[in-house]
Amino acid sequence: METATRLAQEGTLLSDRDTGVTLEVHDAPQCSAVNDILARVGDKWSVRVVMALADGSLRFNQLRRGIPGISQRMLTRTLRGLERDGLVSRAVTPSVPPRVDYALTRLGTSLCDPVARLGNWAIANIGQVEAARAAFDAGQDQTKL
Amino acid sequence: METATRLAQEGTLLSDRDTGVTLEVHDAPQCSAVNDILARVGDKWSVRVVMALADGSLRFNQLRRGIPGISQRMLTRTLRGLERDGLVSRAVTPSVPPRVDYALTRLGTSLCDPVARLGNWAIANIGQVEAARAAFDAGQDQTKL
DNA sequence: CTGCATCCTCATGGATACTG
DNA sequence: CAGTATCCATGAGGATGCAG
Repeated sequence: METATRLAQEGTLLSDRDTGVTLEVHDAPQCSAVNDILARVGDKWSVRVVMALADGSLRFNQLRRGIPGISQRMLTRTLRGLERDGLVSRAVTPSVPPRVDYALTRLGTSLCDPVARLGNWAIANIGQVEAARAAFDAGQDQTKL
Repeated sequence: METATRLAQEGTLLSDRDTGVTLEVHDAPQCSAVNDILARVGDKWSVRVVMALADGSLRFNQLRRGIPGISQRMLTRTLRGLERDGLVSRAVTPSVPPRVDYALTRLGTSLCDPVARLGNWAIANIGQVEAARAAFDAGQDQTKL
């Protein structure tokens, strides 16, 4: 009933009553696109792999050694995913032993920029985030004291 | 431990025979920072919540209606996480019924920029990604007919 | 060297019911 | 209205073994 009168300041936002219809500021297709990319980039290893390949193509085990902690399975799966999305190319040299080179595609390279910006933000603000976490956790504990 | 791993890995690379590829290793603290932020931003709902709050503060159920598909549980959990990380502030008005307003903090607002850039990349390139996926999947299905 | 298959564990997240 | 608690399905991800 009282609803969001203060939200009217945004203008483009709702002026709802109890209709339940609220902000549609974000287009649905855009949201799913962002979510889609985020699902790829947000998993545990994709960004590491992309960043490792930013300096040039690498072979499977070079990549593996270059990304401490990744398992063989996960490296394979991550590379497949990136390849499927057109971000990484895979070049097989049918020799013995076989040689497979991975490299960023043009699309993959173009992804590096926004990801790097996010990375820079992370590096610049991780301190504040960790401080906030510590403060929050301390505040939670105080309820018990 | 990671340092030892890095040194061992670099040594291995140097003794690698025909690669001459210099693997530029990224600093461990930076990597974990990026990974850390990515874990927060990369989950299913955090970005949506942040983007919904980018236009101004919202109450719980406004947020809920503004983010189609999110469950009450997930909205609560996501907001707690964002609050803990200092990205979102929570203001309780002890009335009947209770009123809780969520808003981006300064830190949260600053995150909007890099995230928006990533979002723009997603919107601009989702077509290429989906095309690559279709092509990849088509190639996988081809069992020599 | 590259990479698939299998097994197993655990975190994520959805549905539902209940509380203040 | 805002939030918690519980149950449950799914899948991410690690360890290991095998194959081309």
